[in-house]
Amino acid sequence: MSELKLTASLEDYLEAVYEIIEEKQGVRASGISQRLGVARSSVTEALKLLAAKGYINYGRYDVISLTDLGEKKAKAISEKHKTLYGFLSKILGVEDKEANLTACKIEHVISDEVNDKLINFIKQYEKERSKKVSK
Amino acid sequence: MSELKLTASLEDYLEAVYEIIEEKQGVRASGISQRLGVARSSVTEALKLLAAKGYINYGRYDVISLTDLGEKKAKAISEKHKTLYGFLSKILGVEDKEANLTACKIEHVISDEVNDKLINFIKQYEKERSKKVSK
DNA sequence: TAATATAGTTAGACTATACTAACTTTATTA
DNA sequence: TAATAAAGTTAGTATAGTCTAACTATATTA
Repeated sequence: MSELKLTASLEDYLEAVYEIIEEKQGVRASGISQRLGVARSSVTEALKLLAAKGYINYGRYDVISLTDLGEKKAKAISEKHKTLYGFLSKILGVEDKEANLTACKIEHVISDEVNDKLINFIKQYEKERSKKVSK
Repeated sequence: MSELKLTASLEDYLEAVYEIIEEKQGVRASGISQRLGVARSSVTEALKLLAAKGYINYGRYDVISLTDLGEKKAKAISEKHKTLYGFLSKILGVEDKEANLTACKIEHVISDEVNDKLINFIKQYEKERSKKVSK
């Protein structure tokens, strides 16, 4: 089963699978390839690994779907991305594209706990901010 | 000269060189090895690369020192680490050890610009915070 | 339905990083 | 100063990730 933990790279593939499923009906290797800007063969490799680790259902030339584990994990990564993007763009004022690129990298290196603390901080900060503006 | 840009891994080695020089008189491969928890042979490889890219002065069995470029770069990384650590621990309330580990990873993926914006945000935030407390 | 286009896979090469084991150089000390 | 210990290096192996080129399967359409 080749170790369950995911590398940053595999997390990117998993996230792409999740997001494309959200946007369209299903996922295809070519879509992942385009979204991530990598060769189709790299996608095949990544899908094999994700399947071996239990994150997706997948076999040669077959349909790709998320397992429960995969869905949970992908949601968690996607959440982190949103939190980070929001903080970077809305609070720090980082330009859109860079905020996105930066969030894409940080999302793989923060724990769930740090993400939760950041979410709470943002909520708190925006509450106080709105009070101040309206007074 | 093998490309000037540094990977996250090489940035870690460079940072270690810089910090050890700050703390003691000089650096030795063994000290870097201990600090980063990697084999001595890995340090040798990394030092060769850092020298080839112009960040350190170094030759076989010789003393290690930072070039101007290396010093500048190391300081920049170290700065980012401090900013991130401060934000994570003081503002988000992340526990010491995790704040440090997380900062160690994020420091390689944020631009100077994002770092500057974060520094300004922290200053601003702490100013307002102190006003509120003292009123 | 046969020809062709598209999608997907495999094989082989390459880069980066790190490891262990063996070897060399430098430093210490008996 | 010769023997030994410590530090540093090299060689060879392994893993992860990516690529290109060639091949196979599936889908489209004339």
